[in-house]
Amino acid sequence: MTADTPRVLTVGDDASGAPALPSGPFDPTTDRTLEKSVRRWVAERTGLGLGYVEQLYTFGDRYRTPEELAGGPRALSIAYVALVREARPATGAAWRDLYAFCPWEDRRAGAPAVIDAAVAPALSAWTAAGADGRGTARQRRERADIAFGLGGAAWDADRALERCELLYEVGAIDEAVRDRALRAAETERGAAASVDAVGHAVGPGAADSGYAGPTSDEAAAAVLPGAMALDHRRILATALGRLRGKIKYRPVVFELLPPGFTLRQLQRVVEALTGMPVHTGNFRRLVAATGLVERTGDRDEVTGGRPAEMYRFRRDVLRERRAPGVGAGGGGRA
Amino acid sequence: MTADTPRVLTVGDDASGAPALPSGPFDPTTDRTLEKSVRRWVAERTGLGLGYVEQLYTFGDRYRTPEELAGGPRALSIAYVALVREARPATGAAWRDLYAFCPWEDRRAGAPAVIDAAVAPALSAWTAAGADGRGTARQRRERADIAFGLGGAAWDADRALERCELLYEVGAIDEAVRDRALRAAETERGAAASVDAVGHAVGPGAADSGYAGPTSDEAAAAVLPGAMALDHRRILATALGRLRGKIKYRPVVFELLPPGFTLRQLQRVVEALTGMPVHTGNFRRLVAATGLVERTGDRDEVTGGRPAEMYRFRRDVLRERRAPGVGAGGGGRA
DNA sequence: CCACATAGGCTCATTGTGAGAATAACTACG
DNA sequence: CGTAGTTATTCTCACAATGAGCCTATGTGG
Repeated sequence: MTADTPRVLTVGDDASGAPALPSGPFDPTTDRTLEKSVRRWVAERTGLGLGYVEQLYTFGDRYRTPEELAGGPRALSIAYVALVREARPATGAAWRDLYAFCPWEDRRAGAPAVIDAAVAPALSAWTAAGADGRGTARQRRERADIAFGLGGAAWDADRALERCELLYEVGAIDEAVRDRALRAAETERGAAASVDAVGHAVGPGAADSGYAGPTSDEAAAAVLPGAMALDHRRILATALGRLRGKIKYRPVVFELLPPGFTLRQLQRVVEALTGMPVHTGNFRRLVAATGLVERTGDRDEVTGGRPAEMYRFRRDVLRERRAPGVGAGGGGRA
Repeated sequence: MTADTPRVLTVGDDASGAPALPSGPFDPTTDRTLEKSVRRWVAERTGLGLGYVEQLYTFGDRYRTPEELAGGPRALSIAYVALVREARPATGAAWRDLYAFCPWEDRRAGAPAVIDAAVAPALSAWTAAGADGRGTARQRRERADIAFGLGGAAWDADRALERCELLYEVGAIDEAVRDRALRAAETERGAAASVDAVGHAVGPGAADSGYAGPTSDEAAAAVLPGAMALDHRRILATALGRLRGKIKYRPVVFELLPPGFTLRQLQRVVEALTGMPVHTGNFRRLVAATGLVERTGDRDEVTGGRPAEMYRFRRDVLRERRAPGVGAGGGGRA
């Protein structure tokens, strides 16, 4: 977290020039648990000591890597999310604005321009392309509306993965185009026998609905940039959705704040993660009610107005009652 | 789900005589996604068609299997939870009462006897054994109270994994004893160099607190039976906790009910899964408010009293608004 | 002293939740 | 037929939680 922008640690661009999430092979001989392995690996490569670490998901779809497409081995990635305080990473790694990879997720100032400019048109085109007289168009419309809070539906911040997958399927983000090209090239070379899907796969919920990957006949008008290497944007979306859910019932935000902070800072971090504006008054009431923080007695060095009280996180709360989070109080025009 | 008892599919006892969860090797050549692989595998072995399937967790601690303890390879298990309607499994597999493996989780009729008879004493002994003048005893007491809702703390049904891990650490469940013996035997034979923990490992939240596994100097008075093969009881606890959390915000219970059901049946399933009694009036109000179900017009074949209205799950809800679950309304004497 | 900016509180209507009780529709038995 | 027993279904009521708007406090810079 830097000021108001959530950041994600990325490592040097891969062959195609896209940033990647830090990752590496798992060596079973070095660590007792997978989590310890993650901590050690990140510490060695980037010099960062991780605070909160949580297993995210294990990705194992076919053709996640170009190597496999060319006949190489299947890649399984056991992904973890971790939260760290701002720090300078080692060379080769860099903090990048999280929302640069998914601008549609940031609604702190209301629905972003990218929705009207690119997302909604792409979804509409896709919906229209599904007109087959058997209700496909209606189903597509419903799915798009729910995912993106269009047509009267409410925006659900936690559905970040669903949105990412939908945009991929629709062909509105650039890895859809990239993977289509890769797939075509490989098929031409006659390498893989049954290349039925590249990169992303059917998500939970879509179950057995026969996801087919992006198809060229439904090309979107404008394709959004921001692809990461392989399926890393999808992994990022998974992490974002998971954190947004977690923030509501576990005090994880504090991992992103310095030991002393103002309530305004806390609110900013919550807003940055959830991507939603928060009603200040209600937020303060909520935080006070949970007992998650206590005054330090210090005051913020002024930045224009009345000085703010400084607070610290009460670690005891982790042991007390069922530790609540600080996610509610969602107001705003979404 | 059979009548009021939640069941789990187990396969033939392993060498030590303990039941195991269905599992098998992952063959990367057969399926496009891990989930499809799970579905196919279960269908082939047990003849069951899975409904709801969700990736649970990837277990990768050292020494999860006796083979590794004897110098064999590290085992990684990518676990999935699935919900199916009652059905006869193929030979070799059997449905067993879920709560036979964790009786302390079933509080439908209030706190079960096993709490006072075995769990609480074991926790007290462990707490007392931590008296070192540096607050260890107090920390243990707090941890035990939170996990098991003792000493005025509220019972949190979702913390099933936390409880299972604590009981293992405390040495109150039999795989703790089993693993201790295994470990001792191996160490004696001088096989493994640094056998620091067998079976379970530190869970999320305990982070780097230096979990050390069960130690013989803190042997519990009574050891609870019900171990599954390897760390499968732990995996089961993970699944239970996950489902209990999910039930609150996704309509997953319906996977366990026949197409037509009464509200009482629905309530029973929810109670069975959450392990908590539910206030009937409030439950009905909640279910009605969510619009998850609709009347079929039929009535239940009577079983003693007034006939009940039959309902069906409204699948459209999955596409409408943010589909809520049916988990609230927890009343009862817990 | 004023305008401006940010922090911190207060109020109020509405909704949701927990708990208890009342009523309805049936069966079984005398 | 009447009454007890059993299960289903609905209502009420107090109280807590939530969403939204407004007001006050305390600083800065002219």
